[in-house]
Amino acid sequence: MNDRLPPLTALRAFEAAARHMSFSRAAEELAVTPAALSFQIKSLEDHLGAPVFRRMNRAVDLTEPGRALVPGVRDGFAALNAAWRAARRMQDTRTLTITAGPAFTAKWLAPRLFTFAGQHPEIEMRFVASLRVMDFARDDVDVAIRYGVPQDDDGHSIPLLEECVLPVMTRELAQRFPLPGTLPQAPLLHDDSVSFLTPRPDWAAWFGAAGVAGVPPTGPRFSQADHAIDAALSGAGILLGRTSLIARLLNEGVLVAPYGIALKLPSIYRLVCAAGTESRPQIVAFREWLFGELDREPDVLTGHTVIPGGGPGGWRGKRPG
Amino acid sequence: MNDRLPPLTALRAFEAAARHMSFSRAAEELAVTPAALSFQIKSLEDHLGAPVFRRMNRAVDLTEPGRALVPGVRDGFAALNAAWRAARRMQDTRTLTITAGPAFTAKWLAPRLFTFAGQHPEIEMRFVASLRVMDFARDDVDVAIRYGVPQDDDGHSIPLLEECVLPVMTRELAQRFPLPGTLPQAPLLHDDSVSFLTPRPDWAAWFGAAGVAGVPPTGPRFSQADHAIDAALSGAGILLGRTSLIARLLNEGVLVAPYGIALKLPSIYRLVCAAGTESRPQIVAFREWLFGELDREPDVLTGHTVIPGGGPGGWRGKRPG
DNA sequence: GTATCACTTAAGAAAAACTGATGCGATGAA
DNA sequence: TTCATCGCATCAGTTTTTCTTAAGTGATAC
Repeated sequence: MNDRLPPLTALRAFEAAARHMSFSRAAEELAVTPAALSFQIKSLEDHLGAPVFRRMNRAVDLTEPGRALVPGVRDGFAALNAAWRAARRMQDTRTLTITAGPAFTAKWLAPRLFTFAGQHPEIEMRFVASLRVMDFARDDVDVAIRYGVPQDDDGHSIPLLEECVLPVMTRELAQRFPLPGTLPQAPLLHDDSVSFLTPRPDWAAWFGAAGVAGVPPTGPRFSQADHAIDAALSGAGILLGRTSLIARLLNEGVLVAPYGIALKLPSIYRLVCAAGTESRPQIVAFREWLFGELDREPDVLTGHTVIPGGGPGGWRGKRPG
Repeated sequence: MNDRLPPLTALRAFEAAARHMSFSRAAEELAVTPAALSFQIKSLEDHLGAPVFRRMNRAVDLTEPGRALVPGVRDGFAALNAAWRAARRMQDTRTLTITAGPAFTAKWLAPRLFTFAGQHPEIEMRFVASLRVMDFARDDVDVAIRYGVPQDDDGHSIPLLEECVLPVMTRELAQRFPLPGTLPQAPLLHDDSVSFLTPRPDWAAWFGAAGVAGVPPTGPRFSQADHAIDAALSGAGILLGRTSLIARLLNEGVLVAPYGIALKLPSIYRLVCAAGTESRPQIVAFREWLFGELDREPDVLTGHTVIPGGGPGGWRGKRPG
């Protein structure tokens, strides 16, 4: 059996016709006359040896071979289109599409953006706030900031910063609850955004590491870290906050971390871009700006006890003697 | 930016050239002259606005846009090719490609095949013995026999038969070990092919369900069930065998199952085919033949106590009083 | 019963893809 | 060094494909 592909224009015509379920609309999309499209479908059917459409009076319907053809052809052209867009994007040095988690976008990127815009007015930035794993070839994204254990990447990956959690709060709350031992009576905020990690960096883990007795009381739970931080900023309670997201707020003094004990999380932030795109000008600019911002930010953990955890046993703090 | 695809012949030429890293070999593959291929690549580069190949003296090398283009274009044409082959296969009513696990192929399908060949001499069968999950659109397979919990299928799925395990052996061994209580002294064969199930249907589970005391001794372990069955057939030991694979041997009396206690596994065998292919003649023929064979086979578990297990607690048998 | 809609068909025109000859620069053997 | 060879580029002419225009079919809607 001759399994070489039929004329590719015929396949493309079929893809459009199957998507619209109409020859004329497909012809319109491809900017040809309906006659041309009809001819293309005919050509495809000649090559296949069977009809792919059943011609009804006012409509068309896929035959079984047609139905067998649709998914693969759709995927195939989707892949070609994505590859082409990716190659075109390589030409474009003026826009930069960044994806990061919603919390990192809101609490880290957004407040610092104006410095990047000032340094690189020629670069137009776009943001895709999503935790979904990105496929650079498919999702029209140039760089991704991702949190996790380094794993198989199809692209180029650079470690950015580590993550710790520690209790943070407004100054007012810090005065009411000056010592870790008073926390069981305090309003606690729960950030569930890192609850997928094992062991969970939650209040129970911190209490255990800090040697505070008593079961942590329940309190408001937030699925997204930026919302939990907003709650903490409003004075709603004490948050076991992620240092990456609150470093700026701590350095500005809007929030304080009075207890001096932090838990280090096992994963790190990384900057990822597609292989071969490391030297595109806007990616270079973004990478260097990122490192500059990270270097500029004073370390909020100076003077804190950082408990490296994340092993199977969780965090083990020194119990107060 | 105009992101419409370039001429598809140019993309195909690029795919071949990138695969061979040579224009002339790509031209040979596509059965055109090198001049034509050179022109196609040039056309692609005009559309993209940048070179995709760097012309070296005796060789070509991909540029960065070229590298960005390669994976998607390769995947795209692979998908189109697979779809086309699948559509062509729909035309073919004379061959039937079946995939099943190695053990099912060897111990269930192979011994029964001649009846199918007798009933349908016009159908040529091909076998792909693999446990890998199949993609009908990609793997040139018509039907799959799979063992597992019913899950998301892109195709059409029909339950075939359930699976139990029970101790089987040659007649000679059955005389030496007539009672379950004598098993701890017997040579035991271990079939690891179902050890991925939870709870594991192993000797420990069966001993527990049958109320036999004593830790099961170690013995030969087989990663594939058919090899374990071959060992049992040779009298090498007593096997906790899968009923689907040994029903024929039990009914023929080559093996015996003297103890009357079987564990039912949680998953079932299913017959799967791609959606829309259910009525292809060779698939109908195979399906009906399968059900006929299953109906013809006498139930080997008549008179046995079948312990439905597979819950979180495993199997719980009645302990002898 | 006529208008309309969606696809088909046919013939000529336009566009594309291809061929074969020729050219170029680098490699590698003599 | 010299020269043959290899792999790609280029060009003009030709073949093939693809498209358009225009006329046609049959079923549905009004």
